[in-house]
Amino acid sequence: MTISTEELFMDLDRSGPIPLYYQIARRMQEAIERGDLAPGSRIENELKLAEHLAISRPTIRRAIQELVDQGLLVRRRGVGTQVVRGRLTRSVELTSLYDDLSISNRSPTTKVLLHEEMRPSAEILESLTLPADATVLHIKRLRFSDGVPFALLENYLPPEFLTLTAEQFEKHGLYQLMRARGTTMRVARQTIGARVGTAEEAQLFDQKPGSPVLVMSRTLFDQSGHAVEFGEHSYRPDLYSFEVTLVEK
Amino acid sequence: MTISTEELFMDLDRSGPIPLYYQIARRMQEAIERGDLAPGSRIENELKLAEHLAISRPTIRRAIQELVDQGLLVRRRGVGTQVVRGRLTRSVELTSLYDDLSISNRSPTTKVLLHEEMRPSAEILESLTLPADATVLHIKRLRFSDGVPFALLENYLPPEFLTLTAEQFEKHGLYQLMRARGTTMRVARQTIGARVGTAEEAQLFDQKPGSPVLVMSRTLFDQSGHAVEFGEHSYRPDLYSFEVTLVEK
DNA sequence: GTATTCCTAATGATAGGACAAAGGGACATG
DNA sequence: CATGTCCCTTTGTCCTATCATTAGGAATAC
Repeated sequence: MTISTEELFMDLDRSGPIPLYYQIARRMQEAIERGDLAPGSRIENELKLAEHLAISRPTIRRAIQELVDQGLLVRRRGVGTQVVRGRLTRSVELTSLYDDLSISNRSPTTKVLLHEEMRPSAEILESLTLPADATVLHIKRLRFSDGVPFALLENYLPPEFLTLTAEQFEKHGLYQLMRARGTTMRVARQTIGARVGTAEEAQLFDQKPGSPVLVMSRTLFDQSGHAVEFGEHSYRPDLYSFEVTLVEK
Repeated sequence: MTISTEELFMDLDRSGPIPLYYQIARRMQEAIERGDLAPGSRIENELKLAEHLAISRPTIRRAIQELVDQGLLVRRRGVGTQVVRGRLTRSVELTSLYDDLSISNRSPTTKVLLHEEMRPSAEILESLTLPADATVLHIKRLRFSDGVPFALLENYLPPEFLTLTAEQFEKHGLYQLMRARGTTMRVARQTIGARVGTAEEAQLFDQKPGSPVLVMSRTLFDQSGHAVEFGEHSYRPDLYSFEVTLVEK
């Protein structure tokens, strides 16, 4: 029943900057994804795990909690902790589309269709919590995967990003540029829906007029709670979809 | 700068079954939603909060973490914890559509279009991790909000739910029925996309043929990691959308 | 035999302490 | 005046410890 975990968790780096609970969580995650921890199998109980790894129970609990939050493990009081049975899917995280594609070796490219300063609408002002006389950067980009256009990205950025150039947006993802300027993203609120594509979208996506598009609008907040992006994106639905993992608390 | 928190957190129930951290988290959430904790304001530091509430730091930390996970607060080491600036939106949680609508007083009704035992396709068998000779319950429901049809719900349930009747599905949501039978939902994996609606969908949703639909497919797992539902849902996109809150770890 | 009660094993909640790391401002120094 | 250094504040990590609650099986009573 209980699988051997001894070898898997040796060589924890206790001096480096990476937290112990994080090191353990990553190793368990890899073990599950490799199949070393079979779906449905129970993992050792928390006290024994703590003893074997020579760490405290709160630390191993925190590591386990990470994987529970990812939907890889399920805990039951009085019983134990089990690996969820079922295929693995990577869930939506706070990474950009560009990062996602780069990771899966899809060679994303970007064409900037519009790059202007503007006085935004009241709705966008409110989303970004800016004063009424503020100027924002308005950009519109077409994103390609292996040369095929599949996403139209329209974004509004607060004044501190006015200096970003069209050339930079051709070469880098928005989040890369934000990170490079010291902005740390923390929270994003997204709404996902669908509608009939506009004439522009149909033409750009090489689809018939009246074809559906998947749409997502997002407000992104940085580490101090300020809104740093408002975006309205549309996707060719046969080439893109969202994955979400939900965990009951 | 720092707001008064004293009055807000009196009368904690230390003997009842509701955890302290949860009571505190709820009160802070209500305070934020009421506006008593203004967007952008810093809350008291953890040590002082713990002292004022006469609880330990781990407990107040856990309460704060709840709200960070909900995207209501942001923490920064060396600085403090702040309320996120920006409108509030309720995020997707592991509740059913029926529950969502009930809560918002929308009087959902359901019409069962199909209710049959069947031998599922290989894809569904794999999603539910069932043996090849298993029989499942296949249901197809049309969901109305205030009399307007807006969602077509097709579900496949493992053998233990074969006894659920069409009448039950007319009166109750799927998750209500599952809960009543002792099943506790824990993890759901969803894919959200869009496509052209089928002829059936166009007719049921009272839309023109070729209109777009928002689609969601979901596999749901219970507390022991078993798959207990596979569903493919489609929604009238002008009447329904998904909200997601993402938090950087 | 069946139902109830009890026990055990496991996770859940809470406490309290110690030290580390990072942000930001004050201060000193070039 | 600009730049670097130190220090204080605050959250991050990790520890030990204790009791509560639950699930499930074992033992018991009827």
